[in-house]
Amino acid sequence: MWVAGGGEASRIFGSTPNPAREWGMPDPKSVLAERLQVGFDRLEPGADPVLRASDRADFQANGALALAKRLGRSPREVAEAVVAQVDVADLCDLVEVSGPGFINLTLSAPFLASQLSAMAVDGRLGVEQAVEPQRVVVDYSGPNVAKEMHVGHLRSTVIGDSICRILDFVGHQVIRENHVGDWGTPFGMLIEHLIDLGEGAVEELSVGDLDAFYRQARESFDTDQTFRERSRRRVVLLQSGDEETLALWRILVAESVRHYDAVYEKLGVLLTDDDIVGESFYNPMLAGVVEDLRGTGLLEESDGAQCVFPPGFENRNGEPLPLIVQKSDEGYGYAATDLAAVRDRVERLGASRILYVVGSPQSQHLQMVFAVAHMAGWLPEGVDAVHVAFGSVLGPDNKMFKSRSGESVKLDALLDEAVERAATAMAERESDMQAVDRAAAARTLGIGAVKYADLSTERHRDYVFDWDRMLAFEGNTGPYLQYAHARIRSIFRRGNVTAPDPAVPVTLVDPDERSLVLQLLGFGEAVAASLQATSPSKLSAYLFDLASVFTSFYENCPVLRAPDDETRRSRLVLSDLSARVLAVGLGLLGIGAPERM
RNA sequence: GCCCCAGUAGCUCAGUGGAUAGAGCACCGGCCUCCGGAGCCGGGUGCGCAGGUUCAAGUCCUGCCUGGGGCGCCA
Repeated sequence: MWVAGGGEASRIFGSTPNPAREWGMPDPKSVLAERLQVGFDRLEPGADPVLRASDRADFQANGALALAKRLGRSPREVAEAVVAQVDVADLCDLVEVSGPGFINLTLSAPFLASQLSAMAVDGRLGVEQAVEPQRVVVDYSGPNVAKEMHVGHLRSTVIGDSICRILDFVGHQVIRENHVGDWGTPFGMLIEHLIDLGEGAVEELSVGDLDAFYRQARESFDTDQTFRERSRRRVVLLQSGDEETLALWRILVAESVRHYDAVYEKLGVLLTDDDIVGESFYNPMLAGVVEDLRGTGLLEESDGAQCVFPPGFENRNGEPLPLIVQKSDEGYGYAATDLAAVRDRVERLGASRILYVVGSPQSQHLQMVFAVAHMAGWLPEGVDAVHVAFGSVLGPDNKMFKSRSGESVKLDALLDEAVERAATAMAERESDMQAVDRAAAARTLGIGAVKYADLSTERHRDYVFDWDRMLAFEGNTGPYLQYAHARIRSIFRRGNVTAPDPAVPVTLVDPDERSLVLQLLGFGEAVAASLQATSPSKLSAYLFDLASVFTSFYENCPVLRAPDDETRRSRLVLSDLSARVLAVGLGLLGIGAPERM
């Protein structure tokens, strides 16, 4: 299959007229918006056409209603005036003022066909590059050393991964940061426990039961006073950079990282060791954070702790709420680390945007960190710090998802179960696939199902984890989209045809062909909307719609047995493009699209 | 007590201030000798409550109700 960037496309297809050049980007909505803007500008410069998808036509412009009020004219009159000023004869079959003053626009088949060709020829499938690429730091996943990743890490990891992929695709420079919990008071107890276990402990750790190790350390800490005292001293040694202690600490970190890597690989996310910028990284900067805050006069002592009181935050008694940067025992809290991280990301990394893909419970903490960073001048105007918050994963009982024994569900085991269940579901139907291919497809399906269930729900909401629903082959699920993709691919395989030259003109006669084209052309807008809202669920919804629209098309418009060659080629182009959009779109969600399943 | 998030169909969820609020699942009824039936077409109920802003409110504002979460030295 031919794939290339837009530049190469115009070189290769330079001999044929390139419609994209004539009308700008493939997305018909932006072309229309540009034209309408001219008409609105005549009546009031800068007036918003308020162009929306419509159920009465392809698009409707609602801007006349708002404008009428300001101009003191009737809405219909304004709409008529706009229509009179606008030339869309080359784009639309029908432009009519309707109801109180809506402008309904129905696109012409030649325009749609032409835009579709431009999209099909474009390696980016009509998705626009960012006009001003930004350097974006994305903080996500954030597991803890010496603890296994559990279902609580799922959303951050999966949503963050998708956001990174979308940002990158649109042309931003993405810096992934995995803010792992690799520092702090628990390490005294963990290191002492490691010492107690002796040499064999490393063996035991590498077997993978990190949680048991943590639990044992915790138990000693809670029940053994000597151990507790040793742990306290060990923390001091760690903080002061004692080499022997650091060596033990590194063992814990290394084993934990091996564990993350295994989970990330299973999950199929972009994170690697290179993306780990743990809390320990900021340790050397913490004293400077406190000093500089003191220098700006923001620091206040309260109950022995060094605090900043950002305005607008109160505790339960209506008193100012502190962000504690240095505790009364002179240790640094996570607020200090978070402030150091903001500073580092702005000053060293040159971020113009920092996304925190972190659960909503930390909302207030992050707002306070942002506020203090602003006050200290570490978060200057022009740099956005955004909390990309998400809700919790709930179990079938609508409460926090826990295993039967009440523990958090281990991510590794959960992913294995997903693959097993996918394999079982696949086994229930016939397949001529080889066992190895089936196993690979089961992995893609199972993991994709888990990720899609997470990504397709609006991220602020809690969502209910339900195996049967997420693995269903019907409805808004990962497997359904993967199936839609595989079925399209099978057209080419069974028909023994290759995808036609994307420049082959399409003919739009059947309403289902038209609907499909309109849907395909909305891909760029869907990606943009997803990015705008930092919400992969928008893209998920688009892909589900696409799969549904394609299914209707496929039902009513024979492809391989089309009535004539021209129609056949045209429908092959539509099918191929649909599959490409599904594959690329799923790819942006971090989900694979198997050729067959 | 204060703050944040959520509340839309029986269930799970969409819904960028615009016309008659949509999908999927489940349920019922049709269709198709079907290029992968994991299909297509049809069938009906709903914006937590009460005010307000607006030409127009599921969407914005205020109050209340319900659920979840957070609220000084854990991260």
